[in-house]
Amino acid sequence: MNPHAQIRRYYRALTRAYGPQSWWPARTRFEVIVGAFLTQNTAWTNGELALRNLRRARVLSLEGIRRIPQPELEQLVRPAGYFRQKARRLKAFVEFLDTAYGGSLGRMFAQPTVPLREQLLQLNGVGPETSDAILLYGGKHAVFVVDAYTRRIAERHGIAPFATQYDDLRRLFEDSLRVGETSDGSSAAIFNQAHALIVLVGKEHCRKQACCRGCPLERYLPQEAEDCISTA
DNA sequence: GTCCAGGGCCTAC
DNA sequence: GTAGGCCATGGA
Repeated sequence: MNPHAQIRRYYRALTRAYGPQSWWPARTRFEVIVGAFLTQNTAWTNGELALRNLRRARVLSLEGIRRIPQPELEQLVRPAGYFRQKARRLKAFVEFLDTAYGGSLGRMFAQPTVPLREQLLQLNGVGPETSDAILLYGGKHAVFVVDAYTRRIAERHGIAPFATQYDDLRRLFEDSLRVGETSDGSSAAIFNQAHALIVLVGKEHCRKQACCRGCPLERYLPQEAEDCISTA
């Protein structure tokens, strides 16, 4: 099946089954950004422990990260793993925001998507997934986030070949799910929903040992089961 | 004790 | 351009 059509069918089926997700579990745009750094290659629960530490210490804000000494920041984010790197990256992001946008997330997110994405990718510790999570979930920019679950599901269900480049996978999902020509926010809402569903299904059914047989994608689209690749 | 998790950087070839 | 080592914690 045409991968674009396959993605759209999975999207419709999962949305029918699970409803709207209205996602990224964070209270503010800045929390989204901090969360994007803290959860890098780390179990989400560990990232949450670190976020809780920051909140409890009342430094889960732009001003908070700006003023806290790095060694103290390191201790607070320790549960998230790679704590020295992550503390340094949070400091570097705030410094970037202050320098380039006068400390204003509003001003930063008001930039056009493509140049802003390029700018974020220049920052230490911001690779494609982190930049796209910041853009989509923090700034409602119409960018699809390709994470480990997205890749795993795309590969195992025959949507894309193994080892497809990040940006190729991203464009595949964007082109499949985009609505209209302009980025008026409606595409962003769909990308948000689609990625949230992928994580929902991925967490439950697409871990290392799990095969996609019996996973919701196949349960709700039984005719697709023939194409299911049952090995990781 | 071992394996793994919603990356990214750096170096070598 | 890509393969491999490195960064680190907490839960299963």
